[in-house]
Parts: sequence; C-alpha cells; structure tokens
Amino acid sequence: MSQRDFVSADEVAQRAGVSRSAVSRAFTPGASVSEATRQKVLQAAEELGYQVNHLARGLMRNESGIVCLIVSDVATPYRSALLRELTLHLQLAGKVAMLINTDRSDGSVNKALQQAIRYRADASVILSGLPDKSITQLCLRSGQRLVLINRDEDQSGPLHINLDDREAAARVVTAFVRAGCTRLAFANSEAGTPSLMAREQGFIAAAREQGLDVVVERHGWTGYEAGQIVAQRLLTRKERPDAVFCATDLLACGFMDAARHQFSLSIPQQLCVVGFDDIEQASWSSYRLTTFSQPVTVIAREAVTWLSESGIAEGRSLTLQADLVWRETIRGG
Amino acid sequence: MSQRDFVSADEVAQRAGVSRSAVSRAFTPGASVSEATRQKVLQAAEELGYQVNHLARGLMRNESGIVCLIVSDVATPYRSALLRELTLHLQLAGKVAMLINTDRSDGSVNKALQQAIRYRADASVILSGLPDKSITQLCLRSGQRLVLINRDEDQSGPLHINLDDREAAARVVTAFVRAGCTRLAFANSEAGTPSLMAREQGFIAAAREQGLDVVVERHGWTGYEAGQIVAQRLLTRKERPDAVFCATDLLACGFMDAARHQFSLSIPQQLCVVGFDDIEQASWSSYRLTTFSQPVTVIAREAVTWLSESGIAEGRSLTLQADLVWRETIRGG
DNA sequence: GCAGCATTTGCACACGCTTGCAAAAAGCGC
DNA sequence: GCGCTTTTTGCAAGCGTGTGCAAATGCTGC
Repeated sequence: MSQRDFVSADEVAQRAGVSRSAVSRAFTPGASVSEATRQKVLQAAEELGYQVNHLARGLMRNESGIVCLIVSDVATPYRSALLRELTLHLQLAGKVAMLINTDRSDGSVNKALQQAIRYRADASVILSGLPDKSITQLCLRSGQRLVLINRDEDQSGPLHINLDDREAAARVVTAFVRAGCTRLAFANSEAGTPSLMAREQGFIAAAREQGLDVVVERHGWTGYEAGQIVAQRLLTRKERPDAVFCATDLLACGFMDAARHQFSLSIPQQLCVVGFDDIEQASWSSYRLTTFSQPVTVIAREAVTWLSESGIAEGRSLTLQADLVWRETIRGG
Repeated sequence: MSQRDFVSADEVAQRAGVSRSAVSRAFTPGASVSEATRQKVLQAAEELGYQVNHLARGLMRNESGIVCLIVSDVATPYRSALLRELTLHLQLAGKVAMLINTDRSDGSVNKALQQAIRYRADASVILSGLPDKSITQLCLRSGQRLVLINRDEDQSGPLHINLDDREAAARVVTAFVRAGCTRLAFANSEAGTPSLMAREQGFIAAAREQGLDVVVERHGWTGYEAGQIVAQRLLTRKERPDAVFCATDLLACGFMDAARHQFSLSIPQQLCVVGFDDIEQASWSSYRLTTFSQPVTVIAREAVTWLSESGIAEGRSLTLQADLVWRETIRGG
C-alpha cells in the first residue's frame, strides 16, 4: 500500500484550537457544543478536508451505517432496478450500501453474509438465494437485521417482503379465459426460486378451477435465451398453446421474439402472452408486453424504513400486490 | 438500535485457552503461529461464529478493503454489466464493493467521494460524472486510489481507462460508405459526457474526410425514449438519412423501434443503424444490432489489478479498443 | 460582587483489532 | 545436561473515534 494519510480529528482540533472531543461533538448532531466552537471546528475541518472516520465511529457507536445487499445476476433488468431503488433509499436514510455479488449457489450467500458480519453491517438485504439457517441465526444473534425479498421461507426475526404471486397468476388465467384462450401454457426456468414456483403453481391451480389444463415447460436460467428455447418446445407441439404466461419478462421477451420471428405468429391475435416484473424492455414498442409490475419502490421503502428504525425490530412478513399493467400482448382488456 | 453483540476475539481467545494476539495471528496469513494453536483458535472461532471485525482491522492496518463504486443510472444495461464485472473482480481480489448512486450532477459525485473518504475506502472507481479537482486531489493526498472510466479529462495520479471512441466512429463511417449510404446522421443525447461527444466528433470528422456531411440530433438523457424522439426528428426531414450512428445501444433500440413501427422503414434495406456498448438487448432477435462491444471484463480486470497492487501506484492512462460486432443492421459486412 | 444554575469543555477510557518487542518455549548438536 | 538458535507466545501500545464525568465557564438576578 502506498502511504495512506487521512487527516484526523486531532489535526482539526489543533488547528481550531480546541480539544479533540470538541471536534467529535461538532460532527455529532445534538451533542453539547457551543455554536462558536462548532463553527471554528467546521471551518478548520473544511480547510483540511477532514472527514469523520466511519470505521472508527462504527467501532465506537457499534453501528457502522453499512447495509449489505446480497444479490446474484446484478446485470439483469429487474435486479438492477431493485438495486437502484434500494441504494437510493438507503442513501436517503443516511446508510451506505455494500454490494455483494453471489453466484446462484446458496453457499455463496453464506459467504456473503459472513462478509456482512465482518464489516459489522447494520443489516443485510437478500435478493437472491437462501442462506443456511445457522448463518441467519448468527446474524440475528449478533443483532444484525435481515431482510429477505421474495425468498418466501418464513422464519421469525427477519423482515420478509413477498409478492402475492398466486393471486397474480390467478388473474392471468381470468384474463386468458376472457380473451377466449383455451390452450394454456406456462413458461418457466429451472431456477426453482420460491416466487417462480408460486407463479407456476398458482397458475396451474387457477386454470384447473376453470377446468383447463396447463402445459409447463422449463429451461435453464431465467433469461432471454431460455424464453426462446421454451418457445421452441411449446410452439412445436401438435396442440399449440394460444396463451402463455411467462414467469419473467425476460423469458417473455425471448418467447415473443421466437414466436414472431421463427414461428411467424402474431401477438396477440394468435397467441396471448403475459410476463412478470415490468422491466423497462416490456414497454418498448417491439414488445408492449402485458405484465405485472413489481412495486420496487415500495419494496425498497419498506425495507429501508424497517431496517433503519430504532429500537429492536420485530420480524415481520409483508405481502404486496403486483399491479397488472395492460399493454398489447393479450386480447381484450 | 437493538442490542448489538458480535462475538469478539477475546471470547475466542478465552475459549481456545490462548491470548488474544494468538487469535489475531491465526486470522492473519503469514503470521507467526504454530499450527497447533491456530487449529485450536479456528475451531473455537467456528463454534462461536466469530468473524474478524473489519472495521477495527481496517483501523489498525490502515487499509479497509473497501472500494467505492460511484455511478449514476445503475439500472441501465451497460452500467449494470460493468458493475457486475467490477464487483466480481473486486471480490476475487479480496476487496468489497461499496455502491454509491449519484444523480447526474457533479455535486453528487463530490458527495460520493467524501463518503468514500469517510469509510476510508482503499480506492474509488468513478463510472459517471466528474468530481471537482479539489476533491480528487484530497483523495490522492489521503492515499486513496482513483480510477476514472470513460471520463477522459486527464490528470496525473488516477488510472484513466478510456475507449478509442474516435477510432470506432471512423470505422462506422467506413462501414456506412461501403454499404452505399450517403446521408449520414448521428443520434445523441444531451448528456454531453466525454465519450458521447468523442463519438459524435469522431464521426463528423471521419465523414468530412469522405466528403460527407452529418446531421446531428440530440435529445434528453441517453435512453430508449430519447432514441424515439431523435428518430422522430431525423426521419421527418426532407432529406431522410439512410445511415444513423447512435451514440448508445439504448438510443439505437428506441431509434429502430420508431423507424420500424412509426415510419415503417426496414432495416438495413432502407436504413442502416449502428450502436455502441453491445448491451444484451442488442443481440435480441428484434434488434440484431451491429454495435461496438465495450470490453467490460478487461476494464474491470485492469481497474482491479491496478487498484489492488501494492506499493505506490503511478497514475496511468489506458486506451482500449472497442470491437465492432457485426449483426444485421447494416448492409454488407 | 456573589450565590446559584445551565451550558460548555477537556480528560480519560473504551471500542476490537494488529504488531513490535521481549520473554518463554522448543529444537538441535554435542 | 548445556549453550545455542529458531520458533512461538503474551504484553502493551496504538489506530481514530464517542461519551460519561467532573471541572470550568458563562449567565442570571440580586
């Protein structure tokens, strides 16, 4: 390392002609300092370019101001949108985000949580994967807060934020039926995350209530290519589906592109499609996809207010509704 | 705050029946500990769920392991891809990423850098905006490393990583001319960042060498909608362009969608389009956009190796080439 | 000027860790 | 066993900050 030499409170104190405690107090809202000395301190700090050392402050206050965001596939539209909202709200709350990228294994989530502990993060938000119970217990025992987004599995202690995927899926069935569709299909990936599976199961259950069967096809990881592959499989069946619910907008985009360009199907005339997430691309005029919008802003707001509230925070479970935004990939509406 | 109570090295020492220094050394690679005690320590740590406090370690070692990533518009495809690569490489190098979201103002970049100083980040990587020189000087003086990506303005001290935008732009002109295009246009946003302007100017200059004029249209911020608006303006001219270089893939997507769906133009038969960035959507079969791929992996690797190399790091300037990936929005090739 | 009170200030300890230094232990050759 | 060298260990100081406590200062009303 090169010689590192940040200016410390001592130097500021010396320059301002006060004690070091005065400096500390000048930077602590509500501390007991006269306006006169506070000004002297602030000016000296300004001149020297002093910034409070948050490592040391965190050590003393036992509160680092750091919140870990644990997520895989950051570069995905929905994930990055959620990330944007979270960091934004965190910054507004005076916290700072530490970003940890995981692969799709649960092991890497465990490692990420350990990193969160090492930096004494005030809280961790888990957007992907599911950590071992022993690790989450360790976090909670250490007084670190935990937010699980769309992770389903309920344990007391953390804040759980989930969408009502089953209810959404049921609405899709209704819309398809109303559009006169009879051959329903569900396009999914093999990721098997709680929310994806809930959508699938909710869709099948609601269809059955209408006396309809559902063809399910799953492939790979939840992305554009998977959508194309699944389209390949679904659209070559003798009984070609006339309505497809895609577990994800990304899947839907791949699916629609394949349907149009390889199978020359027109949407929604010959094929209705609904997605989930309302990523930006869903509104592009090549897609105009009818889909459910994830309330990312609400999710972020709820998460941040919960994890930054003072006192001990009770574990809670929050279920939000996803709004169906109607565009043009489904007849009627 | 709830009662926070992380297990400390003392507790581990006590359980393992050794001194606190031994615990510290057991967690310091290359420190002087016998294998026997190290094992005792590691086991005790395991049992208690101990994790080294990196705030305290950072305080002592004068090296926090934190690297700040300063970026606006995280949710944008290119930015999030770069972010993914950076966090990935940082983690491989044993660092951890602190993510700071800025709006498009330079002021917010300054604030972000101050935050980086507060957490005593080992380095900061700036992906958007340009901080005041006084702040960057403060960073350097404090021994914090700085990486500026596509920020152009050269100052000694930081590592600068730039693309050869002008050269790329010249290649586009060549390709357009070879495709028989004569009415060239450039679609840009009003953001005016160095790389966007370099592409614009390089394009104009290269066209002039071929004796061709360029119509330039700029609108709003660099996104999909801007591309649509710019298309509106360019495609209603009496002399309709037959080749458009879009400063960004996102612009190109909006542009193409407008060209096709509102103006019923076919690409590349009636209109050639080239983008920049090679975002994922550029390869989607609705676009199949010919574009330049940003070497995000190389950028991330170079940045991380530079900022984590020991000794004092000389400021450097690195110029990379963007590869032209040929798809189907330009005739010939 | 003085007693009585509220406000401000500095001292010193604590936070959890690393590391130089000297003492203790271990290994080695005889 | 003894002197020697090498390895391991514990002590204690220090990193930069926050904060309780007691001393000091300022203010008020007489």
